[in-house]
Order: sequence, then structure tokens, then C-alpha cells
Amino acid sequence: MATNPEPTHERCRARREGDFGWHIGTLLRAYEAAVAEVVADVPHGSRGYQVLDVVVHGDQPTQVALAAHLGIDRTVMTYLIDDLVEAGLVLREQSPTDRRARRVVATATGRALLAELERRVRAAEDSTMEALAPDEREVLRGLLRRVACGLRDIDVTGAGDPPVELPMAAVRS
Amino acid sequence: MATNPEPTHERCRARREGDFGWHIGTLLRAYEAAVAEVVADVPHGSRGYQVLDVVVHGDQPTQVALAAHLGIDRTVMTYLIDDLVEAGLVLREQSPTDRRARRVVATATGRALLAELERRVRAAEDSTMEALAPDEREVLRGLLRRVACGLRDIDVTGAGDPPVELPMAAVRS
DNA sequence: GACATATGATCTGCCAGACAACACATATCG
DNA sequence: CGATATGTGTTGTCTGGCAGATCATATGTC
Repeated sequence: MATNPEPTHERCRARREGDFGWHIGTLLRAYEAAVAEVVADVPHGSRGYQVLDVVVHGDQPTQVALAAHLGIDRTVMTYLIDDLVEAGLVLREQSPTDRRARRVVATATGRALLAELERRVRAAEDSTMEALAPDEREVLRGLLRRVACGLRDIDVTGAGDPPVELPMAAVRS
Repeated sequence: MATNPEPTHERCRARREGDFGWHIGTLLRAYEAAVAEVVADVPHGSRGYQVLDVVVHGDQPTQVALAAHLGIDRTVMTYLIDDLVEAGLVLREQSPTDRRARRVVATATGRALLAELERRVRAAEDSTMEALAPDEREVLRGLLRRVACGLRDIDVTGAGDPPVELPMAAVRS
């Protein structure tokens, strides 16, 4: 790039409302990049972190549920958990109610590591929202949360997949 | 703002503020899925659509700029544009100012197809935000746009949203 | 002008992840 | 008990991301 002092700043007059997909994609890529630095030590980086997070805070009963919740392929989840187990962060236990299933639980080490990482991840998240004022960030977080939660519920009926028939045993809560 | 009088969905009770990454990821996956149906005819699906969109509306002078803008690898961009050219949607022209560079321009066919698809994509986008009221969707779009533009050091001109006007009202989750 | 360096585009090779198909154990239902 | 469905793991394939090399051209320096 030659005598072009200002080109790194793209102009926004070209950025229209129709760029919704670009906006989400850009945000997600920035988020991934920011978080990747923080969780570099966790096996499989941000994905491993997310799995650990759901294992600790979520209540996904099986590995399949875990995978579906995070949008990860179930065959990948096998290796992912393998490596988390090897790192001493989680354990595979036999599910007491279904001997086909493995209940993935966090070790003390895993919970401690997660607690430490959560703070840094939160900071990394905020760094991706630098353009917004603090209260606006909370608005964005709230809206995204409602959209994502709403999607999970309609996803069962709406998007391609046939309604998931829950076995009686699976009905918890 | 943490006060959550009645969560709309039981399953969402477990979803905390800390799930920002999960929320974005879920939204992006839903967006990709919804758009993929609409743009199935465009080579490489949603990615091809986004490239076409930027070619028509954007201001990216080279393929590298195009790739960087969309977060796509530059080597992939080559094949991507190859297929768009083969489909008759875009053309590679020699850049008048830099004979190394190729300026990618849309054909009439490409512009017509894009115009048609944009409407359907817009509808698909909205379908991913079913959980929000129309005015809330606009707030979300605006916030995402400012975040994404901020991440790319894009000057949010003209449209210059004043700070979100209904911050608290928007969060009724 | 000659030269070194930087950039745009392409190609090649390697690797991680998505995906399908299969196998096996077990659960559920008739 | 038998049929079917589900959870998990394994294997193989395919696409895309990524690093490196190559070639053409542009730019800066002398």
C-alpha cells in the first residue's frame, strides 16, 4: 500500500442496516480472538472453555445435550472431553439413571480454573464492546440473551429438526 | 437491571449473564442456518452471498481487502470468487491503478440476484429475532452495528445513532 | 535507472473441525 | 422377549483455515 495514509479505516457510510450478518460475524470473530488469548491454556481454547463453563454452570445431562447446546458436533465432543479429562478439569461419571450416558462433572481444579478464567473472559468480552457505553453493553447483553434463549425454544419446533420427544426419564426440573 | 421478574422460558433461568459467548454463537448459528436456506443457490451459500453483498454495496478495492473485511482467508477468497465468476454473478477486472490487483465487480445478473435475495435475507434475519419486539430488533441492530464498526475502526457517520434512547425499556427480560 | 522491499493474487500442503456411517451397550415400549 | 430408539465411541471423508512459496507489480531509496 503506497501513499495512502488513511486506508485502514473503512468508511461506514457504506455500512447499512442490511449488514446484520456481517455485524454478528465481526463481533463473534472479535470475541473469539479476544477470548482465545485468555483461555489459551484450556485444551481446545475457547471451545474447551465453553464446555467447561456449561459443565459447571449448566445442567446438560449428557454429552449429546452438551454438544447440541453448544452447537458442537457430537463426535468432536468425545475428543474434547477426552482432553479435558486428561487435563484434570472434568471427569466422566456413569449416569445413575441411564447407564448408556456419562455425566460430565467438573473437578475442583476445573471449577477453580473456570472461576479464574471467568473474570478474565468477562474483561475480554467487554473489550469487544468498547464502542458502547457501559449501560448500552448491558442492553446488548440482555437483548442477545433473550434472542438466544428464544431461539433455543423455537429451534425445537421451527428449524428443520422434528420436535424432540423427551423421554420421560429425561424430564428433570 | 438484574431484576428478572418473570423469565419467559423456564429453560432460560439457567442462562446467566456470563454466557455472552454462547449467546452470540447461538445467534450466529441460527442466522447462518436461516440464511443458508434462502441463499442456497448462490455458490458457497451464505459466504458467497456476503461476498456478493460487499462487492455490490461495499467499497473494498481488492480481494485481500474483501477477505479481511469478511474474515475469510485470502486463499479461500480466490476459489470463492472463481465460483461466483463461473456463476456469472461477478467479474474480475484489472484494477486501473494497480495492475497486481483485481477489482471484483458485480454483473447485472449479480446485482439483480442480490436485490432479490436481500429481501428474503432480511426476513430470515428477523426470524432469528423472533423473541424481540420490532423496536427492540432495531435497537439490537443498531448496537451490533456500532460494536462491529467500532471493532473495525469504522467511523459511524451520518446515521450516527444517538445513544440508545430506550435503554431500560428495552430490557424487559 | 538499479535495486531492495512490500503487496496482491494464486497454488500447494498440512491440519482441525463438521459430518455421515457404522458398531456397541443400554433403555424404552409393545 | 423382541423391536426400536438413544448415548457413546470409532472411522473415513470433505471442507475450510492457515502457513509457506511463487510470480507479477508497485513503491521507496540510492
